[in-house]
Amino acid sequence: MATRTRRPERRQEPLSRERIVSAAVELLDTVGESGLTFRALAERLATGPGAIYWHVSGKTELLAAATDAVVATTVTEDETDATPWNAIRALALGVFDAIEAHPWVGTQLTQAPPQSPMLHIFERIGRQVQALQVPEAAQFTAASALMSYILGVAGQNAANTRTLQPGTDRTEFLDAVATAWEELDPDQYAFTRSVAGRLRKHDDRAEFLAGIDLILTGISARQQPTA
Amino acid sequence: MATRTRRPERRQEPLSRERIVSAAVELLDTVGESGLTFRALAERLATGPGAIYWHVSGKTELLAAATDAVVATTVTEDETDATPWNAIRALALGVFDAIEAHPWVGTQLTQAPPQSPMLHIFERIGRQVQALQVPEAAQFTAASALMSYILGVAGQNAANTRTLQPGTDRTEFLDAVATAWEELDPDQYAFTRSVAGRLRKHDDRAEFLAGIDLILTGISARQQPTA
DNA sequence: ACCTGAACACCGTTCAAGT
DNA sequence: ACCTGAACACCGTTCAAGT
Repeated sequence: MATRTRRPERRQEPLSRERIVSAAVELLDTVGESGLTFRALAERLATGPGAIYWHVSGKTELLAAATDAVVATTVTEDETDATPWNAIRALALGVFDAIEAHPWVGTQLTQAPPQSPMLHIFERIGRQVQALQVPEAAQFTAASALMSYILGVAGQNAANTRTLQPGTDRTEFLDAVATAWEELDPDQYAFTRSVAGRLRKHDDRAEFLAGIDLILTGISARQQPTA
Repeated sequence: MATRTRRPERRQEPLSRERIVSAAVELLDTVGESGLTFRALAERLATGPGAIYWHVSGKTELLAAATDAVVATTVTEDETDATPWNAIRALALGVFDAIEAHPWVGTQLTQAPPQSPMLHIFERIGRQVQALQVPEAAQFTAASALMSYILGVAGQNAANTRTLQPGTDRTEFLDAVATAWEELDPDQYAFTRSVAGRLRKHDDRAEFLAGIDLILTGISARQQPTA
């Protein structure tokens, strides 16, 4: 009985919600949405699939928690000296960049009920809308429109990344789309063909911001009508 | 040998891509996204699951085809006498209504690559943007922003419907959300609390259109700067 | 209280075999 | 050419049994 077999070194810390969620994020980032499996996750945590259920109610909650974790690190403090316009741009860009780094977050945000992570962003957009002196009756519409736009771009970006072969890069992909557009029927797709070239020198971030600016212009114009 | 058993009457028409897709739409509408199963679909078509694969390459294609089928019926002809603003509103409302009638279409549109059904809508929005006299360099941004906004609302609507218990209705749901918002921490969620009441007398369609108008205002304001 | 891992019910997809 | 349905590989989730 002298030589008791030592425990495998692997089993360092006990399981915890925190460890599970961070392992899930890792899995999602490296193997993609389809790679997050209770079996794969259990293996990575050196345990059985059932163990995870003691800390997390199921896959839905796990995905929500992973999304929360990523969005939380992205949403930093407000720069108090920024103008409302720039604060909103910074907020929107934060979400945009988080999704570019973790495409599965885009899928998740557009599908999850508007609760949890996006509510915090809605609040901060709303405060800046107030700072823009938007009349109270129009504040909700303004903040909602900005949110919907951000989520729309988020979803499309995530979809694009999902379509993308892991090998090919962004510009190659845009080039392929542009070529496909240029080969469309000239009668049915006159407009699409006319803007196809623009795709080739396309900057996702800049385009996203231009859309934000468009909405902000609309919000401001409402207060001081042109005509 | 006189009494040969007759074939069951069920087996009317032969299988076809068309019949498969329309059965899939029916299943999605009645039982929801999780109800669309190759086994369930096969049973409804009085055949085995394998038969479907002869007409359709897999589930991804099946979902895309089902989405195409629904969107195609929604996109009617342009009313040629409408102003560009109204034409864009009508276009956007068409997508909005299709998703309200078939929530799974919202999920699908926001996740599918921007190809197929939305490309047609993009084209038609683009033509109206041209009709608005938007300078060529700004047309792509304008049409893209409108599309992203529409897809964003589509996704949120689909997510809300998915969250909704099949029993409860829309106003009950909004009331519950409003109550939840009003119970948030006043320091952290001052803005969200201040707009919660507005949710109670909230009209999804009107709010959606208000967002479209905001973007259109932004697009127009760019041409005749206020200052 | 927390972990283990076999077992259950259910997927999408394939494929040899039929007509 | 088109259909059949058993079989395969793989899920999420449960649960009796362990510590």
